[in-house]
Amino acid sequence: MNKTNNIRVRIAPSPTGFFHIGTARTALFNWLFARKHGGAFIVRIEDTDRERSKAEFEVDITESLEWLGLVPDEFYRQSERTEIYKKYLEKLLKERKAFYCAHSIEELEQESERQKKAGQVPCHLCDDRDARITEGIIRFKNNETDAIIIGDLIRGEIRFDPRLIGDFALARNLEEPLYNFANTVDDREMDMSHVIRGEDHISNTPKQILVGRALGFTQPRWTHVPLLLGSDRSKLSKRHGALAVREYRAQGYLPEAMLNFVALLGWHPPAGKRGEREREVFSRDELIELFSLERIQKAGAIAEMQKLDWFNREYLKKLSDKEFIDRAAPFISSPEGKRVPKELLPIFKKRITRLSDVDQEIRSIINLSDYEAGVLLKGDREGAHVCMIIDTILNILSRIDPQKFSGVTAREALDPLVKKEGIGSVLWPLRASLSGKEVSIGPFELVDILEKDEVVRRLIVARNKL
RNA sequence: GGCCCCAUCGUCUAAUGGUUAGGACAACGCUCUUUCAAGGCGUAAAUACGGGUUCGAUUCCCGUUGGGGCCGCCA
Repeated sequence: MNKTNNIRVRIAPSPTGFFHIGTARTALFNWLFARKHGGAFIVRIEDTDRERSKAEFEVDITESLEWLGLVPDEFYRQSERTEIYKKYLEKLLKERKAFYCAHSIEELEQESERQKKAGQVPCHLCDDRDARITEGIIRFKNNETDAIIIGDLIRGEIRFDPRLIGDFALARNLEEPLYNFANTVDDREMDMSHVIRGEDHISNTPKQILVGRALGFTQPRWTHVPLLLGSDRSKLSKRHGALAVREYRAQGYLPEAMLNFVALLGWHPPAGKRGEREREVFSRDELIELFSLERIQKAGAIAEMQKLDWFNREYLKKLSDKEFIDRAAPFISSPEGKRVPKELLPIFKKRITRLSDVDQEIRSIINLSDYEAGVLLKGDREGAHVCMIIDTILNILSRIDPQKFSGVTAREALDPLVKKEGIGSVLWPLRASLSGKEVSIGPFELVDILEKDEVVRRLIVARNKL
């Protein structure tokens, strides 16, 4: 397909764990950049480590991306490209830019220990580099002495001393390439214009530049985005709690909320007018419109999940009742939840953080747990009076035909009493009796969910507490 | 330890030499209200420190301190 320009970007996840929010953000930045410039967004599964790569994780990556709406234009798997790597490996070997190293892992570990003790960077300058053996692993013959300069689009020039890198590993053998090599080959083969990846890769970049030079590749533009951090400011990892996108999906976070949340972690659109409330809720299209690499932050960002909760509530509130029902219904799993007509679900729309909260709420309404009489008397209510009110409510509601019993008919029937006693004096005891809680959905919404017999039963229970 | 990166409210950030240093989340308060939530209004809260440059530094330079990342036959 002909593109109007040659912007091509990718994410290169390894299927060794579930797709997590850090990867989601890197994916989003790449995707936004591609969409903004009419370029291509590519997903490349880096599964060269056969031991640790699992099909299950690859499925999770593709499903999570699809859920977020970050659908790739092209998709590759490194395990299917062995011949390509082999070709380049043979070329490097033939040109003596790479060599076989027969040192054992134990030998290398000892060397590394020695170097660390001597206060040096552990790096292996191999004495096999000109030995012309054909056993062991394949290493890059690093003869570079001039500083390697990364022209990073966010950080400017970053300089590395290549003598500190040593003869780094390229492949276990001709059939088993390693990260720095396979990654470099693919970025060229797939014609990547930019490499937008996490800051934790900065120290890999000089190695990849070296490989690229040896192979005569043109370099992509490097862009290292800051890391997502846990609350202790260290790189986000499992010990910081839920990370996998699938977990948030399962709890009923909306993909648009998730996207909006991660977009604003380390990136921000240009300032609005001074003094004006600055908007933070942006649609996908708005993000594409506003996005630019230059506005990505340099410092790492702590992923504070309270903000995600807020975004989710915002997006939930914006849903129409019909959309809300469609989205919430799959999260209704309990028998209690299934008894409630779907049309009533929007009652919870402005009260929940995640879609899975609806089921929880319904269960706690239907399974009334015991409560203190104080709940009925909150706000200096007089016991005898509340008791009288409940009796009166009981009387009025009992007379409603069970067939016609609903929030609407209950409201009509109680209207005279409400007018006489005041809204709070009637509705608080009613609501508290039906929910057993100080905080709940409204009294007539409760009436809608509960059968007449149950409403009557709960009112009697309440009265007997007083 | 070596190399590299970074530094504005608790958190995410705005302000690219001139602002009463702005907004959002969270917190707290008030208001609305039958409660809670939602909504509205408001309060508290930051330029890490020290030197320069400049008429003037959040902003530019240097240093210090602090934090982080990487140092694999993982990616």
